[in-house]
Amino acid sequence: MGSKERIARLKEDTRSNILDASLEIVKEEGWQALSMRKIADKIEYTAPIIYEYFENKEGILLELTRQGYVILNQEVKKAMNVETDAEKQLEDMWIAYWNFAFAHKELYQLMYGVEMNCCYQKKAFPEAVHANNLFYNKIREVMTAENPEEELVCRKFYTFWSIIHGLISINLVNKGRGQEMNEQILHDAIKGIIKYIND
Amino acid sequence: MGSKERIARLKEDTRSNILDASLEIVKEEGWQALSMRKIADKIEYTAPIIYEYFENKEGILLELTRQGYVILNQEVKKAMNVETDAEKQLEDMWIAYWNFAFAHKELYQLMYGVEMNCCYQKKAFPEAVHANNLFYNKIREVMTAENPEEELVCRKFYTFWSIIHGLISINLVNKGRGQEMNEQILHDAIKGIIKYIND
DNA sequence: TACATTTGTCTAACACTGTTAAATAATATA
DNA sequence: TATATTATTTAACAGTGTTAGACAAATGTA
Repeated sequence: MGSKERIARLKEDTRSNILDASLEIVKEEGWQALSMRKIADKIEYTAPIIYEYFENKEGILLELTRQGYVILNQEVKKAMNVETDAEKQLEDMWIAYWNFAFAHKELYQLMYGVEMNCCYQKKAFPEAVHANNLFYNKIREVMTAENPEEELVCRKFYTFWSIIHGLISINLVNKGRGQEMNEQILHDAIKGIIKYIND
Repeated sequence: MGSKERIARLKEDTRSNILDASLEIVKEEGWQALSMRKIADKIEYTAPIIYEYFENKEGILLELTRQGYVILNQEVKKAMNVETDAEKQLEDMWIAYWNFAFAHKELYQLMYGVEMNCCYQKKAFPEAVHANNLFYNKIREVMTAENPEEELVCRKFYTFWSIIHGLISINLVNKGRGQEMNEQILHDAIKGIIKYIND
């Protein structure tokens, strides 16, 4: 009867091994390289037994996503309990969020649908550079300083781009909150940053 | 001799057909459903001839990405030439960027690595909701109003989340500009929004 | 017109993918 | 030891991207 528990523990072990192996493969070769047979190889089994532990490949990804949120929660909670001032707490929490994203790139990717594979040179596209330059130049024009430092223009550009791209991404992935609120946020953000641009 | 050009025109036609068919499939079934054989079916050929027009599947995606940037450039440029005031121009340009993203969701996805397939319920994860609530509550706490309208708290939360997620995404996908500038932007943005939170 | 050459297109195959059913090996139960 | 149960594997299916070789159609050449 005690062996029942031992076996259950072993089963739990290989389940955990599957998840670990998956993440290891992804860290080494990226998400697109993750295959059932590769996972099986790593845990020294054949592919079909994975289906004893997970419904399918998506099941593995879902569990990894869940684990990602668990870690994120821990980190954010931990960061929240350092300072006492609420504003400082909020700042620390977002920084914890940021740090989580880079400490667990693969999980963040999975959780929020951020691909990072297929962009060998997309940046080398003259067309892509051109699009950026349009904004870049206009921002420089808006800045009141005669010759604003290039680094400052760059920062402003990325601030703009980040918030707008972020808002778009969240909406495309999460289907977002209705269009009215989005446009409200969008306009607020743009106006806010433009105001903020010369301080 | 004239037939040479006619044939070249025909070849250019099927090349364009391949791109159109691809985009059509993606709009109907999503990026993960795009396959060479499906494209071939749509243009009434067999798969191997596609390789006469594109090096491989990635080549098709690259060309579609390029086309995306061309359209984006047009839209932004058009938006830039409506008003005369530089600040208003900048605002219009970002709104054009926003509109492009939703008018050409599939292209935007491809250009900036935004997955939108595998999120059936990720939002239903209690763990995911929990992470959001931590921020949600803290923002409410920071807001000076006794009982800030829920809709306002929500907007602030999405503004925060957008800029930070956007900054992260851009860095994960584009490898970004060095870490120093990122942290500069991050801190600026967070402090700026916190300041902006009670106006 | 007759042959040769290039061009266009397809068939068949390879190595891979996720997934399932059936056969086998290992274990526990009687 | 014989039986029943569980663990694991083999074999297969349908799909993927991609390539080589066969075949047909059009072209150029004599």
